[in-house]
Amino acid sequence: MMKLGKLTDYAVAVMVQLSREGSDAARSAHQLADRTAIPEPTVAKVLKKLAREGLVQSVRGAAGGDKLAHDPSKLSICDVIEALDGPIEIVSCAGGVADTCRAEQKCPAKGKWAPVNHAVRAALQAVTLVDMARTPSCAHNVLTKITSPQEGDKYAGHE
Amino acid sequence: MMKLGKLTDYAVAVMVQLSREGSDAARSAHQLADRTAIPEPTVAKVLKKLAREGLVQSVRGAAGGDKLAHDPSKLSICDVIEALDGPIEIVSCAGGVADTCRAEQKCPAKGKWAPVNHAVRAALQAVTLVDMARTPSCAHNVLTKITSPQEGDKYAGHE
DNA sequence: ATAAACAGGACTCAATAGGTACGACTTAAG
DNA sequence: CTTAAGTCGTACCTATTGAGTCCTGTTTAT
Repeated sequence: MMKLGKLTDYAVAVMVQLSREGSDAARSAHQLADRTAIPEPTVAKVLKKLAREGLVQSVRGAAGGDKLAHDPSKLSICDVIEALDGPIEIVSCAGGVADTCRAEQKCPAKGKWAPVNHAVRAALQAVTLVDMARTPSCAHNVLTKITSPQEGDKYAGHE
Repeated sequence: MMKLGKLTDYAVAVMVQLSREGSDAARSAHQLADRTAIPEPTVAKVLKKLAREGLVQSVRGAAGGDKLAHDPSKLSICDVIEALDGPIEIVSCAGGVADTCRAEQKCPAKGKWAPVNHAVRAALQAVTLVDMARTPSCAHNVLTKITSPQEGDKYAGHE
């Protein structure tokens, strides 16, 4: 179903929220949950994973919380996604290393997925957190940014 | 985790195999299972779905089977993927219509996913079945085709 | 008439994601 | 120095989804 998990979606939302609030002070999970309308325990869980991957910096103790560890303009949503879901692999065989696929020997698509996988990653890496943090009306900016001209006519007829 | 199901992977493999064998005669599920090393019942299941979606044409009765319904050069892997998994939506909110997301009102990423989703689809639609059917050594052709130049420097530093 | 092959459905099993609760630690305030 | 508030970290449980199999019915060539 080509879908990333809800937790990953939440993670992006939290990161975007942190980008908006500024990274000077640490924000508590409670506060972020209130701002994003995501269940608080879930926010906490997401923050833990983000902290372990080094995307946010956690401050313990009273008045603690989490803040961005890096410049949001240098963080792509791909980074966030991979922090939670692991490396992006649209099929198991895309990595090319460990083909657990039982059909590996005769697979007609053998070795063909890697470039496709690469292209998907590229699309995700072209979007930064600040892109996502912009006001909704500016969404078309992102569209023109990540859509290559040569493919314009290709998907036009399909939807 | 951003991965498409095994059945979808199998479907692409079967379609690629059909592309190679030529669409003149119908191939049985048994035959295709043998050629691709995919379990026969699974191949049959995949073919049913593909037939219902109009991607393959089934011929009933003895000496029957399935054959491609369209020109493989006009079929993208996106078509195959969407036939099995439904429309590509990397997040539930991407469609924009029915936001079942409980955080919809305050979601910081509200409305930002659609263009990303679009870009991913574009990447998948740029690859046809004949691209996948080529010999492995020609894989780089696909790479240069679906990777837009302007993003080259962006993901270079990330991996 | 018989055998081969698809159509359609229901069913079981397994894996994974989602969500929750509890314990340990750190810091600020009194 | 003591107390208390608030957080991180770990572990566990539940629900959902997908993978895979099987069965019965229908169609068609031999």
